[in-house]
Amino acid sequence: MPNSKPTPVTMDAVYTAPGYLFRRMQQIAVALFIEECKAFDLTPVQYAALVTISTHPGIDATRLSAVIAFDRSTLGNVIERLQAKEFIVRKPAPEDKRVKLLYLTKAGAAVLGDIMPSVDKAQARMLQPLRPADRKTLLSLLTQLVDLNNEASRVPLRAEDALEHLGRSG
Amino acid sequence: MPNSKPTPVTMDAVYTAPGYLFRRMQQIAVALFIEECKAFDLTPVQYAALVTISTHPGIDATRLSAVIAFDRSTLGNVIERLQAKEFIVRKPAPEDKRVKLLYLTKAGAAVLGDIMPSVDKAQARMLQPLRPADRKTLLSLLTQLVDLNNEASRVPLRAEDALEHLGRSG
DNA sequence: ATTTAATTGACAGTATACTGACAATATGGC
DNA sequence: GCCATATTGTCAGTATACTGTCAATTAAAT
Repeated sequence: MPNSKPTPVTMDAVYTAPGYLFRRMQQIAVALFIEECKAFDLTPVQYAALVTISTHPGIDATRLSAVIAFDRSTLGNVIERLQAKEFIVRKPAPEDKRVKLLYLTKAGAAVLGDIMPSVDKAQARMLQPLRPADRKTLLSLLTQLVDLNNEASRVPLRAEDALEHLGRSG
Repeated sequence: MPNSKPTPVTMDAVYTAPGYLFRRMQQIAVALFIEECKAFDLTPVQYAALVTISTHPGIDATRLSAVIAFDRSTLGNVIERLQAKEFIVRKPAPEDKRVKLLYLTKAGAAVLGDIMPSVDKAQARMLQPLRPADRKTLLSLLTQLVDLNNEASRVPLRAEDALEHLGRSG
């Protein structure tokens, strides 16, 4: 029986869509980060870049982009700002004239050490409203989902291991 | 015993942070939306605005911003683009010279009807990798978390009900 | 009624994101 | 060694986001 009434559009078409909910949570996450870390002149993206340069001294922009799964074009501007704040320096690679290698400055290492507790506080705050067991569940499912959808994003995450053996010859 | 070795910074400071995971999922969600809906000239934000104008004909920009929890400044540009594509029209409010009321055009209503299946497909795809029970759990926790953190975002969601009795006198 | 408050849409400035292109450089096949 | 190809950083163009400000207008206080 083709009882095909046209489905009326309701706000559920927005409110129950996972994409909408992920957008909202991302905005909430940024707001909490900025609030907790306002004493330090760092955005969430700049923080992630700084951590990665700290753990991978001498990384180049393209590899950095792969390790945190951020767009290469965007990262150019992020790097510029970190450099302007004198948290990092760029040195030309001796063996490849195209590449510029990234290193933390003393100020960059210092701000990274100082900001950590505030970052942790912000990350804790955004899950705080849930019961501890639910926090664990959500974090686990979210981690799985990001991993399983890795190839769906324009810039899939390529862990450090996957990059190492690429080296100069990948 | 103050065995205070300085904690070494690892990439876990990024990879396990919920804020980082929400950012990744948001980017994946947008990528899937754009891929599924590339036949229609609409972004996720424009889609949400269009749905809301459809269910609230004659809404103004400020209320629209509250109903979908998007920034009012940003929404100005979104509305301009929807208007340029002739999916909506703006009419001055008779009783308040500041306000411009928003309405769908025929083309806007048509594109909204046509795009729905593709939007649904994109929303389904981003949870697809999880088992059905886990999808339900994640969606439930995510919905709760967004709701419980509502006030933490700069533009908290104010549902239609909360706006109605504001009317001209809130 | 007049001063004061708040609201609305707009704008400028900064920071992500993504697309597509580009010159300089490096690598591979031959 | 030469040529096709790939990589790197950069840039222009578009689209969210947020901060702060502003003029026009409306509402509230008294």
